[in-house]
Amino acid sequence: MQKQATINDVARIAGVSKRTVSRVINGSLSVGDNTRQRVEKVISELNYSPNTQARGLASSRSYLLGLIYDNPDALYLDDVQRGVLEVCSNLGYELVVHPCRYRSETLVQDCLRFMRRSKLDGVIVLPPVSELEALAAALKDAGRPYVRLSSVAVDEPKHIVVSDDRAASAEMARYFAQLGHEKIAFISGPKPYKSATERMEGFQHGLAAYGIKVPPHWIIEGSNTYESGIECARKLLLTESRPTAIFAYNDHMAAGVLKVAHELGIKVPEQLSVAGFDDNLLASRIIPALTTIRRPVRQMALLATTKMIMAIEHNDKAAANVAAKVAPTLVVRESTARLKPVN
Amino acid sequence: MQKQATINDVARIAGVSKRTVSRVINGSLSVGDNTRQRVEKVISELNYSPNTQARGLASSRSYLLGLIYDNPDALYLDDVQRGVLEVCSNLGYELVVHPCRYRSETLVQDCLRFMRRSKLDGVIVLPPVSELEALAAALKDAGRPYVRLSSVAVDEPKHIVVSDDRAASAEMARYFAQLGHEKIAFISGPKPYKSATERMEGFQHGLAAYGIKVPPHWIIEGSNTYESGIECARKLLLTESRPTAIFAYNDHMAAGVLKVAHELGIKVPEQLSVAGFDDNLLASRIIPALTTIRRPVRQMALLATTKMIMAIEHNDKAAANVAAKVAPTLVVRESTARLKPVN
DNA sequence: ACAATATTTGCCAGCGGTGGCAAAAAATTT
DNA sequence: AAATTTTTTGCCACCGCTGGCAAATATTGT
Repeated sequence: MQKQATINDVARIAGVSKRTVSRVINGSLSVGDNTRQRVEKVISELNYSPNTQARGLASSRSYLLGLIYDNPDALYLDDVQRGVLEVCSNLGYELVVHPCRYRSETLVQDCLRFMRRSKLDGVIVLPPVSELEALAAALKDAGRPYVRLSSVAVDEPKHIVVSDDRAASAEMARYFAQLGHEKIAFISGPKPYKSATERMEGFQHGLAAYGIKVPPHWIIEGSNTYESGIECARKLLLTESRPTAIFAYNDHMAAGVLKVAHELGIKVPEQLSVAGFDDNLLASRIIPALTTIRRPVRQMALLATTKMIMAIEHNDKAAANVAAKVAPTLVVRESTARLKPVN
Repeated sequence: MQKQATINDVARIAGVSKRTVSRVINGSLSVGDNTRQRVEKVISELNYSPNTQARGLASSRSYLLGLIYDNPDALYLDDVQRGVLEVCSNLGYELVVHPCRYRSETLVQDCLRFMRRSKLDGVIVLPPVSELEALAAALKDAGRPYVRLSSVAVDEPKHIVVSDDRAASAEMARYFAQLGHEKIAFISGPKPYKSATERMEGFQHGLAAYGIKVPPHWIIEGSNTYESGIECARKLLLTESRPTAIFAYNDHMAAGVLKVAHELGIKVPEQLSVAGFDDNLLASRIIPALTTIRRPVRQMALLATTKMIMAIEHNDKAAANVAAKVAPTLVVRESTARLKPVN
């Protein structure tokens, strides 16, 4: 276990002051070319890397980003995380993951405390936590860089990456209508989630263009889980007259619908079309493969992280210039089909 | 944006020296009861929390744990992460996630560098990276606490949490045999993974007890993905005489088998039994639900993290006393069945 | 009551960097 | 060649906390 080289070692060996070494490390321009090279040589010879804690203490930078979320589904989180980490590792940041409780009284304090304690340079906040205005306000107030992911543009472009769930849902509506469906149901996510509203309204609006209306008793609110999907599907499918098509809030819930249909011997897509939202791993692997909306989660994460780092390093409008909106797209697979004439 | 309170503020207001405040924070015993209470009161009034960077700089502790892995599947990683975070948040640690390249020449250096730079108190390493002895050696050599997750006991109990994949696979073998299967195939994971060997050998060994042997051409090596599962399944199922039961390296690959069977019109479980390994989310949701081995991933993560923190805080054998082995268990669902007489 | 011992507290020097400012060196002007 | 400006470099204080040691205080024994 050899002792780690410090800036003093580098300075001594290179025959300069540590202030100069510091300049080299931080890419200051006012360092003579040969001095710089000499120092760099020593740095690499010693395999020196600066102590981030000391650096942070002196300059209030930690090169740490935080990811704040509450109980997201595994597939979504993984996608996000990969996206964030891709940027992080390229730009020399590390990522600290931090779950929290959306409904907790102390959520805002907890998050601020987390940022302070870990001295994060910035945080990325995932839905549904990202939809809490109180948190955003506190973050802004505390002067901490943050970026949120959301389904609605609730913040300045500098601080948000939005996916247009509304438009995508309308597209799904159009697709359903064009397949000839008229008896259509919608399984919604938790009411407080903005995405739930967006998707529902977008869908309804899209159907309205074809003169189709989803009757109130066919709009079922669930949570966002598979189990909830099963429950909601039962309500819809265990009746005399059932819908011919169901659009679910997400893929997990759609999988639940598939499960129930299978149990009841309802053939998908022959007798029932089912679609989800997200296009997560499950969607393409389940049988029948799920028609769904692909949400470019990874890309959102990339954009968010880029924004974040722009804001940190250039502390100006650069962040606002990174794209703030992505468009989810329809992916047609096997779980939806044209309505057969009943003959 | 109010200025953050420092230890000096607390000291001044409480009318003690900052050394005493420091003692209170770190739970030193030699602090008078009333002094302690006074200080604690001020701390909570000011909502003070110590600067981790400064703390780390002075005491070489960061309260940061690292999680090192290479491209694990989303469901596995999520399980692990939840387990680790549960312990972390209870004990006041934060988690830094750090992907790396298993095959990279510089993996060991990269990991050490990561630990040094982020001043991690310790790291948890996931398979397959955890199986690289060179890394473990380097970590040990550098005097850094670490714990690995693995399928084989390759290290002292202080540094590892093992799942007995071998025994579990043998149990699956027994189960298959008892269902009356004799024509049995095994789809393996990547050869270099210890878990691949363990599962295969355990399975073969289990079958041997019933006088059943898996013929070499029915042992197919794939990677660990769904796509690979599909590919391997094709090799097995597109022949005259096909197996009546297939045990796949993991659930993703088993899902691939299900997919191919479905395409070929082979009924599962009537004509073909399929089993996986892991019991991830997918396993219970796919249709038919997958018979599999439940690997207590979350629990492994809990144990590993507990070990880790024991090692950090007590720097002694305490870590070795945390359980080091878990037993995966058979979960029977719908994808396996007794072999019907052919009549 | 006084000495001896145990407990509690404070002072000061770092930990390894960065920032401000001034000194030294180099480049430019007159 | 001297004066002025610009570039490069070094010194020192400080970021917020902990560790060692000594001082102050409380406790115990005789």
